[in-house]
Amino acid sequence: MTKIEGLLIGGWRGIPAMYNPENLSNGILPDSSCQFNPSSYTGLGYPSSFFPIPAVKSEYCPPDPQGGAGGDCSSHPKPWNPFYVPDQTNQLGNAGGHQSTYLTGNRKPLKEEPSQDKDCKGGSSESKYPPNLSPAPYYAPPWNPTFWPALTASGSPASSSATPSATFTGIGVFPAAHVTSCSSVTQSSSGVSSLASSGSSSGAASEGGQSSDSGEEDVLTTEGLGQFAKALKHKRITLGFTQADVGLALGTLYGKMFSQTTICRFEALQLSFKNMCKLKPLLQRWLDEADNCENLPEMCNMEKVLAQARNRKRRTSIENNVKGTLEAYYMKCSKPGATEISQIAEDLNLEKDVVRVWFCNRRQKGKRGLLPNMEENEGAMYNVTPALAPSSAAFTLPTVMTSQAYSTAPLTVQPTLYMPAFHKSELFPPALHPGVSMGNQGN
DNA sequence: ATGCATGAGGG
DNA sequence: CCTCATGCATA
Repeated sequence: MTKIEGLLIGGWRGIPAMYNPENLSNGILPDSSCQFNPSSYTGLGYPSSFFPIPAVKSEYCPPDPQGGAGGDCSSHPKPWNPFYVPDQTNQLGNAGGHQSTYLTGNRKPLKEEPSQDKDCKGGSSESKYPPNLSPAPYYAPPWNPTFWPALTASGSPASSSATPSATFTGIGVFPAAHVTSCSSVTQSSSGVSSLASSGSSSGAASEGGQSSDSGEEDVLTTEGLGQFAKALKHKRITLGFTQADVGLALGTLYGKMFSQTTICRFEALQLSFKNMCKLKPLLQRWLDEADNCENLPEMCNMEKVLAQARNRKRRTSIENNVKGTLEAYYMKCSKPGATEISQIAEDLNLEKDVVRVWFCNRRQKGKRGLLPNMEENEGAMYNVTPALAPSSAAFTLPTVMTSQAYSTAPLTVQPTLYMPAFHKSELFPPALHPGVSMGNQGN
């Protein structure tokens, strides 16, 4: 009985009125305390194992996941913040259940087409990436998180109300739309592609080419963005705002709000270059505002926006060992076809869709430079035991022990290391180590 | 800070 | 179905 309740409340489908659309404020960060305790991981063998997967053992020692990251939350500067709006959240906890995926599959038709195999199939797991990657000349390879170059907060060009559009040099975003009014910021994710114009073709992303690089951060280069990100973070923290606050403020300023997640990723440079460029002007504006009128508490106080109380599927939490297995599959083929996905799903007792999404996200993550890419040298990094490498079967996993690949598997190589090599398009070069020093706001 | 999910846009 | 931008929920 209770279960049912739980499902209704926390579930993703039956939350009629219960679901408080204001959960938006949810992003305001409940407290983001740093109680991240990795030691709670417990991977247990999953039921059936279709493949000869020696069930990754789950007893690897709790590494220090991202240690630094969570760790440095020690200092919580919040308290003194004068503008801070305590208005936060009232999230009704999600009901009980967790862990296992919900069931029901009527979310999507999920057509069962045997579709042709895409990249990997048969034995050749060629995971060549689509030629989609335009030889984008921009962004320099090494993403050096150097300390901030002072950057007198507010890179704004003198005019506090400068139109952000003036900020970039070659971006197609906000063509002439400028931003006088809030709400026309619609993202035209397409036009942005041209932002490479100022492209710093290789190494030192620098001068845009034409009007020369007057400023030192007018140009949207990785460097410039990196500095900007730091400046932003600094300012934000100084003023005592959380990432969520900033996201809300953007909503007030532009009518387009962002979540804490996005702001966080921006600061951590974990967005694609294109995306970073798109968001920069908005945040620039915020910086300016913050500089001028030091009290923009109202901005953050912004009323919740009608949340699209659409039912969201409850987040599936994949056990670590299963994750490891998926990772292993990924190593063999980053782009499994429908059939493969089905099989993997069956084997792991996961929903086909969950598996599909996992792969999508995995690919996306891989592109962010967070992981050693594997586009062509699959698995290499993961130290797959050389002894077993069937590769004959479409998906026979080696004894990869990637249980939780991102932490501290018994591997020699830490997949979390950033490779200097990030090739193609608009992705960011290896960002900072996730757990390096990204104190949320506690920093 | 990050894992899983959604949805728009493109084939 | 994929990529990509984004966000809820969670560790």
